[in-house]
Amino acid sequence: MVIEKTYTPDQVEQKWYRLWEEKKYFHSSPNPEKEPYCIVIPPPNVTGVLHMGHVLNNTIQDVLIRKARMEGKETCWVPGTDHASIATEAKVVSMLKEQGIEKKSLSREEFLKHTWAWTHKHGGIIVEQLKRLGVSCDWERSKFTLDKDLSDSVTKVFVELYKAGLIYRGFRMVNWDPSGKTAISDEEIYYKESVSSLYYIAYQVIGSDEFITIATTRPETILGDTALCVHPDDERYKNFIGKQVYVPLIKRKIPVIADEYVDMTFGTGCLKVTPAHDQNDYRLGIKHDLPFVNIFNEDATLSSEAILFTGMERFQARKTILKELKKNNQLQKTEKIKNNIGYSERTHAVIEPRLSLQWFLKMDTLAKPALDVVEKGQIKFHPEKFINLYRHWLENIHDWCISRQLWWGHRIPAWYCDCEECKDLIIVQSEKPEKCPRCHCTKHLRQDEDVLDTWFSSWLWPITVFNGINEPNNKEFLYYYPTNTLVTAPEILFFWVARMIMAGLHFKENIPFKNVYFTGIVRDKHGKKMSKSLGNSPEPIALINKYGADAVRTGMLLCSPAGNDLLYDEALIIQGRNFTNKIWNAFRLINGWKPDKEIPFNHSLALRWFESKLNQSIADSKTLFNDFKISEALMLIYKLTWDDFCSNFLEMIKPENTDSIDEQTYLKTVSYYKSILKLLHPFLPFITEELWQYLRYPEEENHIINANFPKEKEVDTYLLENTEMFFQLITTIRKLSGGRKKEKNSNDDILVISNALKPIIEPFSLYLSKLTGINQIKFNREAPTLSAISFFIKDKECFYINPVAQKNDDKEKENIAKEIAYLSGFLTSINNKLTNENFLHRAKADIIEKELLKKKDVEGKLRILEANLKNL
RNA sequence: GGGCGUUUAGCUCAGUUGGUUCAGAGCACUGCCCUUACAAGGCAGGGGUCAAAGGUUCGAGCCCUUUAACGCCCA
Repeated sequence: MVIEKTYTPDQVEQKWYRLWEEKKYFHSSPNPEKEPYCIVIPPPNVTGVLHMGHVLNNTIQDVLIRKARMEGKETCWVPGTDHASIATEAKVVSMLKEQGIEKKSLSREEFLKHTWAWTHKHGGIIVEQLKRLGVSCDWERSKFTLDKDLSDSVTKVFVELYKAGLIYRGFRMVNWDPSGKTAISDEEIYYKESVSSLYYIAYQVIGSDEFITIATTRPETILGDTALCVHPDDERYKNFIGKQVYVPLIKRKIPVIADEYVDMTFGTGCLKVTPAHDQNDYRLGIKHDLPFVNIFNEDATLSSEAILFTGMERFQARKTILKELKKNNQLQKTEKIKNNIGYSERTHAVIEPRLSLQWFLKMDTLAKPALDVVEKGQIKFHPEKFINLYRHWLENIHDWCISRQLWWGHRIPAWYCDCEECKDLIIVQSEKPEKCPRCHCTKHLRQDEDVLDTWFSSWLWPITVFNGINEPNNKEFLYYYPTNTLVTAPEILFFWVARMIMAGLHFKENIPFKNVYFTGIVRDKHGKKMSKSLGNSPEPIALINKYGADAVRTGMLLCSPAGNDLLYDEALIIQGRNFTNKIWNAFRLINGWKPDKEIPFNHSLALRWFESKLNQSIADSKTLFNDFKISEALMLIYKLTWDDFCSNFLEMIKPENTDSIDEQTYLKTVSYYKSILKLLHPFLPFITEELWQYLRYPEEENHIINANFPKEKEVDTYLLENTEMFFQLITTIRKLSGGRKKEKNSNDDILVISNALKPIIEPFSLYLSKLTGINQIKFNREAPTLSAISFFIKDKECFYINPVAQKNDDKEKENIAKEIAYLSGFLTSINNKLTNENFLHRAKADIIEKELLKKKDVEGKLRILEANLKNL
């Protein structure tokens, strides 16, 4: 069998994924014998495609799941997708438009038919893409937020909350998306700084020739003005408070009011108040009891309440109004200013604050318990710092606007009777009422047109994936809930994580998950957030094709500490690819060896050292995993593999000029390598599975995916320390010999090692010559008579004699002088401490002890160095 | 304007309850090597006044105060 010089992932990955699926290794069912370990996926948009954020997020979940599986837990990762009402509906609307079909021309049923068709066509894409990444989701459990049981749960919960008085209907200023014709949440808006014009417009004071000038960026909204407002302390306007002015063009009479809210330094210090079309003005309107004039239709064309320009589009209306104002001499001047304009994340239309009738969920009673469980540590955030953000939000929470003016989603289970006497009646229940409970008519019943915010189904996700609302005591729910870990982005801390916690506590009196791991946002290397519109996001599948899924996973994880943003660079993936190649070649080396019983065993020391190193790494990685320091855990195992196993251990035991190796060393080496493969499997599932197949014994698990994760065993720390010293010696010699190794003259090189180090270094003699090419090692108390370069291992002086390399006295003098300077400084700092009365009185005894010891060592070293310097 | 967070090597980040002159990792960089596992590699090396100032302490990257820059959230 020929094994390629470099690892080629493509066939390997497809082959193993198919096999894992066939063998149902990802499937889980409740098993009381085993401890459950469950993760629910943050459901991606059903019509979405995989981006780098998904790659990072799902890799982390897969690492946690695969590790838990190998640790023998009943592991269940529930996948699924989200119906994403606004995003999906917007996509379908624009698709229909391309076909020449207007949404308005379709009935609700017809439109939903198109949307389902679209969903079925695109719904599978992201799932298939995730599979390429190697994620081990239990695909049989896949859920969709519009599945019947999930939809029923949403309705049930809505009715329940309404009956409990937590859901109500009311007028609110909402963020209106005129293109989607729906309200959207604050979180669905993005702001862009732009240069706008600030227009100075004069309002005539009634009963005088005087004018008051205001400044606004939105002159079209003057048609909705119901007051002017100034600061009560503003001398310029004091006289006008209580008087009335005319709204330009329409000559509506409005009052001049005073409020401390006004910023005297901005514009003219006089504010026009449009309560129906601005968040701040809305508050002023409520406070001062002003009328609300709604000048916009749903699509942001001017309504009949605007009086002028009815039906005109808002930006056109702005131009027209400015022209009119100019004609009247009421437009005094125009300035450029920078301001932030909000856009809809879904349709990219400019957001219009708008007063509308919406459904709300009261938050205050839900918020308190949700805060408690996090503050008391029942739910742990990783990293912890997000608690502050979470607390701040929950303590300043607003009621949740849960209605959306869309068709795609869960329709609100509320009915109205349109007959004269029942007009104000609201009926909320799961099923359509047969007749009106008040007038008993059947004709006038009409269901609310709106659907619920998508998050109103997502917040139940950890419950509804196990059907925990409809069948509260079913076996699956009781076994898997609460789930263990949620992996998500801090961006959705509020509108998803917090609300899931509220839902869990409210409906189940139990938290939905025990840990929340926040990943960072994937940015490009200049720090810009990746997005399709910027075109700075690589195509993950192309990367997987090019470098392999293992490489992509490793590259993404290596540089993504929890909660920190990740600056993506293809170099990261290349680092991952190089690592897979390193693993591959370590295998090639070992695989080429021929175990031979005739060869005597002499690698006991190397084996014992590596075994300790391995066990220590297992223990350390466990600690890191417990703290959710996943990228650090990967780095630890990366270094164990590359530095300790490949660079040091394999070089120590590698047979020279032959393929034959003693059997005991061979068997141990293979077993260490297999432990490393197991440690690596959660991160690099494919290559480890492939190599496992070459190396596993018949009595071992068929597939590494199910193999036992290595457990920590005894660590010989003394041996680890000694070996560190030995490696330090190796490095020093390599440096001194200028990289000369195993040259023909190497037998002339002599190493003289302090007698004090004999018990430590002597056992390594074999490896010393193997790794440096030096065969002559002497142990001595005194300096050699030949000219020699001296160096220290710990604080013991050793010598290197190399007759070939020119000894450079000047350079050595320089080096010694440097060393002396450093050590003298060190000594001074120690002496400063030891002569400080306060230090002696207040420092702990063991600290003082240490200082004394340091002093002794440094003084000894200095004596030797100074003597050396003299001898040169 | 209010709140939160960040600032450590060229880049991305570790630095646990203050206690070796504590400043560390990976990548990048430099030099030398195509040595029979791997040039997607080996060996070695350089690089930081821990944002600034002050304070607490015998002792501060770590604790406190102020300042600056950047980021996020709310208004």
